[in-house]
Amino acid sequence: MPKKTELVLDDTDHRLLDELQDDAGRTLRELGEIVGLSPSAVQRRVERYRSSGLLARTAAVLDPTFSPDLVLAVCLVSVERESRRLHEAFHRRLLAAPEVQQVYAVYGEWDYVVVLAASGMAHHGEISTRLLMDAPNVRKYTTLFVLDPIRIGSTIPTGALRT
Amino acid sequence: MPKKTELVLDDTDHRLLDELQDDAGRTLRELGEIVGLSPSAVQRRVERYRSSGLLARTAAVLDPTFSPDLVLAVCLVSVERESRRLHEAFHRRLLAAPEVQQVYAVYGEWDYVVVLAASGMAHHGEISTRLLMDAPNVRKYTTLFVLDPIRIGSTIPTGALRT
DNA sequence: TTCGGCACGCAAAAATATTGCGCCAATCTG
DNA sequence: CAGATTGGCGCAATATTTTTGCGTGCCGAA
Repeated sequence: MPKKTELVLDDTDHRLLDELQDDAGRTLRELGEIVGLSPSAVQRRVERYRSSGLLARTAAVLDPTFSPDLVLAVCLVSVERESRRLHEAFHRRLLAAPEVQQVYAVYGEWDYVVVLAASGMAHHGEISTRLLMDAPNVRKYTTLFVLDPIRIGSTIPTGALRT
Repeated sequence: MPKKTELVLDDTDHRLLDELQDDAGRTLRELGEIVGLSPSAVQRRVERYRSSGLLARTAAVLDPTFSPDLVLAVCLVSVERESRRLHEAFHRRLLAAPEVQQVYAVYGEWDYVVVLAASGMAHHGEISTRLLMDAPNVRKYTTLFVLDPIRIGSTIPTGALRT
């Protein structure tokens, strides 16, 4: 469902996407100087990423050290594998919560990896109860509390992109 | 080290930061309509976040489904707990690799959660061997391959921010 | 070789971001 | 308690950036 036009990415696109993932707050002129294009050419490329769905959105990244009460946790979740309907309901439930940073469906003993960000332990307890413990099809889960968020971010290696 | 001015955040700031984390690609006018401020007032607030360091940067978020060869994996790592020196060497080793998306030090049975992004299975094998198997103080690790990256991102709940 | 399509740069136009200014409310200060 | 000060606001002018129209040149296919 994302692919619209079969977009082809050249080397310049890769560099541009790398730069945008690193800092999307620059002007078209600055980006153009980096990759060797005019502002309008950069604009048209970026517009193509956007309309194709490759570029999903641009987001502000806050410094986590500004929230001393922040509680990060990695939850491993195992669910009843029966109903597709319940699966989707579980997805929606997770995605609706702003505290849910990441959700990965994984192979193996566990079914989901969920990263939660809460403000304070009480908050964490509340949302993990609501999202996981009270979920109808969650069989079991375990919580790994984060001691130190050594690195956060979600930069996709552009080499992996469809050329 | 982050605090420059002791910045105070009111309710409007929280809403604004939420919106910026969700989509920073909107105009000051649109943001102003959402939070009930004029464009210039919004601009001044955002500038305050920036100069204080709270707002670290704004980044483009790509849709991972556009890279068919992308192999995401969540690795749970247990290390020998002895030397601090080895710990730091392990950190450095991980942070130096661009394929390492996230690293969390966690409490409990496991010591680290590492999210890897590779282009292709061969690539994945290569980096997990280099980063984990060959590391001197890694005792054991297990790999959870990602079937579906349902949500990625790193949004901090604004309630956790220092007021 | 010629014809299209495509991406480019340039320049004009539209929109947005930035800044100066006066105003008001809340808070100090004497 | 009154006057002064500070901080944030909206408005409007200005500066900058984004967007779009247009002509050009470079391939690839006929």
